[in-house]
Amino acid sequence: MEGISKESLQRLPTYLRYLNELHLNGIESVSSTTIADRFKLNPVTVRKDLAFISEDGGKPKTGFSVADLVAEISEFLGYNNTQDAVLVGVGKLGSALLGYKGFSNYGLNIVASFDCKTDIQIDSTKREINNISMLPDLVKRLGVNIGIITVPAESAQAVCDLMINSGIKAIWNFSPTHLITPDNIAIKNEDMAASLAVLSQRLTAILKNE
Amino acid sequence: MEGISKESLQRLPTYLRYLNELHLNGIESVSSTTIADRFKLNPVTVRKDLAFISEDGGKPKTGFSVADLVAEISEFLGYNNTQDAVLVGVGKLGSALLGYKGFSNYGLNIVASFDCKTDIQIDSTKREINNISMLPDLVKRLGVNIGIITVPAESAQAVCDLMINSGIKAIWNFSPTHLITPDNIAIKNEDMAASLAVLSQRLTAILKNE
DNA sequence: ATAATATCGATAACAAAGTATCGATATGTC
DNA sequence: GACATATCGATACTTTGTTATCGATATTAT
Repeated sequence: MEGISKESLQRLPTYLRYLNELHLNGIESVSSTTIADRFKLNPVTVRKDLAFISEDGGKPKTGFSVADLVAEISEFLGYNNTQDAVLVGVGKLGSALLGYKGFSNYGLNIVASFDCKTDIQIDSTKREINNISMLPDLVKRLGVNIGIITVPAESAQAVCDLMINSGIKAIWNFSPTHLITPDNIAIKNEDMAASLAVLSQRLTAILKNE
Repeated sequence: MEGISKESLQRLPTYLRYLNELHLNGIESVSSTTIADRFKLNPVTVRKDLAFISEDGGKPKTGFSVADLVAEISEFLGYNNTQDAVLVGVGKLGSALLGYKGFSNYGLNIVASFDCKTDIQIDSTKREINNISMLPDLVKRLGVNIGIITVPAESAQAVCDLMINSGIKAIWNFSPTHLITPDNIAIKNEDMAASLAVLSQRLTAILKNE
């Protein structure tokens, strides 16, 4: 069987949130049509997505078992075995990510944070901030695979290189740069400018039509 | 001519950043191959992207004029005529976005911020935070088109509805929910869970190969 | 001048993702 | 029990995006 498509993969967490809601409300089954309506998708798209991760599939007339889907998507996305991560750059955005409780639901656990200035105070969570020089040792010692970069653009590539040299295998980059990485490293550039470009183009189209 | 593809559109800001660098370094022309190498793309992809926005196109042997491309991409992305936006939810993430200087480069100007608790203090920037009840009037008065949502998931849909009723036409949603919006509203859900799903799937693939 | 080469744009082939169609099958109604 | 219906999965088709190919053209070197 082929791997799941990138697009499908990105829809799964969305489905899961919705299915969890249904589950909480005691709803036991759901059809692809219902899910599709919720997210303005084509029912066939939803069925194909679910076909990848669902063991038993859906039943005619009734649809899919909500409980089964919740279990299967969670498992598929790896939400059951948590991955450790380190974060570098405890500015505003970094603090925001550190303070975000939701990551635990997504199987992500930020075990340590780093900065070059170590005198920063995180008000609420009061986690310790380590000096960046401590990163390689800690990453090696704990076998951390994921690095989150929330430093300014100027220092992002240097941090990235340091992470890779320390054994990090996946990098989630929130700085406004496209990092250069070897092929055996997973990288996700979270590009605000790209998102904004899509949004404002749609806005322009809408304004033109009115 | 057809509109630009979503994928191309998202690559343009990346190109622009790179081209600005080249420009600063006094480099006057660049080939599609060079750009492609920088971002691990196919040169043909780059040429097609640039064909959409470039008036004169590139010259054989030398490539494209850096200065021309910078001007044309900036113009195409609307970076020259700034759009006003309002932000609702001045928690950590909201403050981070409010404090981010880079948006001005992307033609985005956050003119006001709102929260239900109005006693929050933003340390550095010291902008005023308005009560959410002031939003409709301000949006109508200034004719603001863009709304940024950085509230918790529970209140996101309510904020969204309020924005739309006030005349907002484009919504940039950072809360972990997929908002329901009518078709004449531009919406961009910034879904961390989806990004993370892509990253960790690639990580898994890499770990498997080693 | 001539030749070699890097690059372009255009066209065509290919790949990936989304959508439509259709027969099969549970469920509920008459 | 027969019939209508919502839904499924499979297959085929369409659209969108990427990659390969190729002739044309500036630039540089001989």
